[in-house]
Amino acid sequence: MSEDLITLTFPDGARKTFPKHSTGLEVAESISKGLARNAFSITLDEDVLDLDRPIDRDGKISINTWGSEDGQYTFWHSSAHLLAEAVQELYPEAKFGIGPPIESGFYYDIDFGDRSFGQDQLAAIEKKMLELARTKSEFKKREVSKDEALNFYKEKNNEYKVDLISELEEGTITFYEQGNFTDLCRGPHLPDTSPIKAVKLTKVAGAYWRGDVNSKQLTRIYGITFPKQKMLDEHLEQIEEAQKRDHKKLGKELGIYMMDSMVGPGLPLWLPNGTVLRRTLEAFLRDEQKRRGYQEVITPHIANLELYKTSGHYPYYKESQYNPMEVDDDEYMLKPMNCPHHHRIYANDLKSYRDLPVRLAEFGTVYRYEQSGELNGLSRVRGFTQDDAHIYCTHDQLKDEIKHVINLTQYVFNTFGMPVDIRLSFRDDNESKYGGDSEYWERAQKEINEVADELELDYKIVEGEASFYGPKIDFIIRDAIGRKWQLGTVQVDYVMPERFDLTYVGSDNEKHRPVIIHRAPFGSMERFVSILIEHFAGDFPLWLAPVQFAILPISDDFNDYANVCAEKLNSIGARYEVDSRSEKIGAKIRDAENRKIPYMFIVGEREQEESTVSVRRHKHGDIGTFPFDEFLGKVKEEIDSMELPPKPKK
RNA sequence: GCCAGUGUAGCUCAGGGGUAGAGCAGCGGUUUUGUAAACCGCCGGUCGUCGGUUCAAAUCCGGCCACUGGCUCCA
Repeated sequence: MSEDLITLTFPDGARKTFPKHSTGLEVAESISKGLARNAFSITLDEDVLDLDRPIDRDGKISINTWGSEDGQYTFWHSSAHLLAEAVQELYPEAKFGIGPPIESGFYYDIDFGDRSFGQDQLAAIEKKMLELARTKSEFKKREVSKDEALNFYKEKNNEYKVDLISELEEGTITFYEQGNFTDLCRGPHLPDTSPIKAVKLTKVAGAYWRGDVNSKQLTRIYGITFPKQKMLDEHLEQIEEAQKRDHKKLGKELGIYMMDSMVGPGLPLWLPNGTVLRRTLEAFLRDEQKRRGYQEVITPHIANLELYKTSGHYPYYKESQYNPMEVDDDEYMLKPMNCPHHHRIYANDLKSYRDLPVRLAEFGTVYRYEQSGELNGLSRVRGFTQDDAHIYCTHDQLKDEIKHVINLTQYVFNTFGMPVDIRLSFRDDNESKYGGDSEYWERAQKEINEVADELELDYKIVEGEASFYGPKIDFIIRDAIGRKWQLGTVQVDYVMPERFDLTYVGSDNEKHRPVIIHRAPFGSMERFVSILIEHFAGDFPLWLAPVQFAILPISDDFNDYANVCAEKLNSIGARYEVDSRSEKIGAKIRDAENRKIPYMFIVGEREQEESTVSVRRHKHGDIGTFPFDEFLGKVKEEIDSMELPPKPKK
């Protein structure tokens, strides 16, 4: 093969040769004009490159358009520069920090000096961005020396860029220029600004320079852009849809929980409907755990400070705990975690290897002093209940126990129809971040990996995400509208057995250290309920719905028959309400629909005579008339099988 | 904790220096109803809170509190 040719492999596996130094644009053009027109950048192996960059090596290539993640990143990265250019035009004194693309859009961190910057100013910037985009300014790349780069920003008094450049190596520094704006940037970028057709700046936030609380706080402007106005409209609609599902809104409407300033921030009060929901979830997990050999325990809400000193959590997490209180001559603290209590229960008597594994479970309520700005509805609170359990086992049992736990966790999420991504969180090279014997770590990570393979899990390994005391398996679920939430974790712990001097007597008659697995499929009941509300948009499966049935008599004359039906529902342990108000049936239906009650039974003369009910399913309308006893059997089955709600019809 | 924003009736929201408004909900009546809102009447507010400016503050200014969106943190 000639040295002047390169071979590129396309995503579909096709290989083609091109003259060396062909650009991405030329490669795209060779496929189709349309592709070339829509191309933003290319990805060559792992590198995302400008379209006009000459390609001088063989590799796997993909042409990035709006349809690919790399393409969107290129688009939003360029949009961040456009935002900066607009800001520079309107606020010449502004100094720029960093402006990367993110999962959904981009942001730029900007120092506006002493000037206060708020939402109101965004509209003008949006307008300016569109105006600048229409000028079709090219993104021009330029290599600069370190000195030149430093001088450029020193002259502008921009300490942030100087800070960034000082960490870069000579020969790798590039500037991108569009219009009157020049930015330190690795690229790549769009050929020019013209594809940016729709702009929305979404929010303003304070953000510390380099994420360091001790550094200056810059103003972060978030935004998102699209190549078509229609896409922006759709995006805004999606946001609206998400807001309709917001658990804070639905939690109030459906009577799930309340917050009260007299009780205190971050301390939710569970209302009757929410309590049904939570207790039902707890019963579900409790039954499952009983079946799987867990023993339930109960521990108090406060404990002597010594306990947390022994565990090492105090003073390490002092900042995020409620202050200790003095009791007699000792100090006591609201419990920030359940583990130490369970460890003491384990240590209560001498354990033989025959006793292991010991699986102690508790719906344990804990209190943590979260920073005020962090509190958020039910998903971030200061008092919450973990579905906690600690499994004490031998090293030989570890693999099986991890399997058990993964199995349980998957079963749980499957029940709610939530797809799960699995992440193995291992340690990195930074020894000082982790406790325990590295030999054990290696072994545990290997075993976790083996278990994941044996269970044929689809997982990814992330180094550096392990906890202080051991590697973790994190379960990341996706809800009904595709948002990701990190829920249950499984953590292997080698540190606490040492700290609490936990032992068991082996078959060799010697004392050994057990290994501990911490796990909580839901994480916390509060957070899980918040996610469930949003996942189901308040339309809970029948088995979970706080009120499952509404009986709606057509008029007062049929209240008696309604009560007969109610009595039957009662006998199967169902949750129901009879709406005997003097309202028209339409109004009763509307109320029941708004309250998202899964089934409505409408009873009038016909139904009374024939011992039937006319059934409406929430969101689906009239589904027909059934003999009541027969239908009762059906719904009982739906409850027992924990069926998911039917998909809403279009 | 920091940045930005919000706070008016139980709920959703209007008003923006000169006597506090609507719809829904609630209560009292009338109506007895067939698949997403019957009608009439009534009740309901120290306009988050404390202070300042003013003849006069829900409205302007400041402190505090709570909430929202981010940042930081998350055993």
